[in-house]
Amino acid sequence: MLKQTVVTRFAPSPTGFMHVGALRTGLFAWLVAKQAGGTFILRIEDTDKNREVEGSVEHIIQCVRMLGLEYEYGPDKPGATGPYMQSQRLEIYHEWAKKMIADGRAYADPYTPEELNHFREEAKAKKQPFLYRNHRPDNPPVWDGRLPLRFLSKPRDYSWNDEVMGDLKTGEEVIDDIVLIKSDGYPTYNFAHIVDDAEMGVTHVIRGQEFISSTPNYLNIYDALSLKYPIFATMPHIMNDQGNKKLGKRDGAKDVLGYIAEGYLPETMLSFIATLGWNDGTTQEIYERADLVEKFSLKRVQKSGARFDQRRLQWMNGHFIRELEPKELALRLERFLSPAAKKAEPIYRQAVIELCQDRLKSLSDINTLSNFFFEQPTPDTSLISSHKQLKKLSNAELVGLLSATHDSLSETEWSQDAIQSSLNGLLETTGQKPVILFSIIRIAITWAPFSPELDKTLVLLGKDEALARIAAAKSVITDRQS
RNA sequence: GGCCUCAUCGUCUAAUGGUUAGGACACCAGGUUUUCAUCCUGGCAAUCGGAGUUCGAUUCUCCGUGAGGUCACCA
Repeated sequence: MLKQTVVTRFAPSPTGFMHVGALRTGLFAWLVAKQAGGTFILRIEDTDKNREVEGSVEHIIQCVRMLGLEYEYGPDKPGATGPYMQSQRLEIYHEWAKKMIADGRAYADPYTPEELNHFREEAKAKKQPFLYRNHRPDNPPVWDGRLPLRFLSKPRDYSWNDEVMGDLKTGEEVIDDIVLIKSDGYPTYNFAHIVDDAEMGVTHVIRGQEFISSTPNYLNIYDALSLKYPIFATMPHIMNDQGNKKLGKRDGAKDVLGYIAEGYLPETMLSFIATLGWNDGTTQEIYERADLVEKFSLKRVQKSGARFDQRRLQWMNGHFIRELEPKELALRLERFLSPAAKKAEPIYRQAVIELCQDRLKSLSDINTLSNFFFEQPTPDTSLISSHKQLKKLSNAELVGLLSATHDSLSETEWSQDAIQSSLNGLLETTGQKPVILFSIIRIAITWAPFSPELDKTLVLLGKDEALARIAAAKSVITDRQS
């Protein structure tokens, strides 16, 4: 007996939005394939023309590549079991459908949508679930491709194993005559994915929780086609912040590209998404891709849904940013820099970037953190009036502190050590607490809510510029209304 | 309403038929003689409820409760 190769697939539909939960399913499918040395397929499930959004396929591919989930076969990577766009496989589905008709396991649905709706309303009124098979037509017409084609189910109970959920079972009451081919000629997901998985040799079907209740119907179809069941793995949903429903666009959820555009690193997204509902049983919190391939296991995927926690994402992003080599950081930051920063001397710019590295939670933070290095800051005296220590001081006192600072720094050699001791000397001559003296200097220099260390900032900014800013700040404060 | 699934700190989670129920994020306090951040130390904080099995249950069973999913010519 040959050892069966693992084949997994990620099968999103091109509806324009790559949800993190969907992508996580893709990631896990990729991991299962990679750790077994198997094959990973990207298959586009575009059987619903109405919901299709232009450009989605490219978007999906970008998202998948962004996380480094390379696939062996996909819409742009032809293979023997392709094509990998369902809309290009219509003849295949029709062949299978004809075989099912010949076997007496599929029939044309003669009802109008109105009639169907009526049945559905009836069931609802009786507070019963709707089952089409209660209305099976006695003599269905010959299927000419213009009517929906339905599966002739053989209701029975099922129990099956799910790699994540464990043993599952249902009674025969959930089995129904589901639609195989729609009246527009396209197959339903329900039919297409079974055909494709069989043709493509998919061994592990990894998908979201919403499919768990239709799985017995799929099992009934596998049986009708005498197909071997694949291994099932059902992923719990990722919930919104309140934890009360599936995460969606309305909760401010962005697709992965959106997060990356905001300055989250791909490696952050990978590690974050992977640990949303999975861990390896150790106290490890951060995973690189290679770690995941080595340590991932479907068996350790959580059964319950996890909430998407932005704060944890931020923390993790800060962690990955701090791990970046300075040169690499500069490269990643390029897209986010202001025009002024881009025009600056490369060596100066690099020094500023390195000074800011520890403080970045997101790449896009670079501007608020460093703009004052590249252009004149706009004075914002609310930084003083909202400062819990500084707001107690009068304008005269603040100006006095800045004057003393100006005097002392003008006579200081411009090195970090000299500036440091000059500043320390000021503590004694002014008799002020460090938090007051250094906060007002910092604000005068940067006019920013936060900024890198004061001594290093001064060194980098240069003596003339630093003194000029202190002088300018004095007149701003003099004019300020308390 | 039927059916299915799930349930440990606020959040993500670990653990076992016997532990002071562990870690991380967040939060709070202190330190690194300046902000913010990093880093370090400490703190707060959880087994949904009720029965049963057991010497012992967070863990096993049952019943509740709560939450999610599903009952489409959507996936």
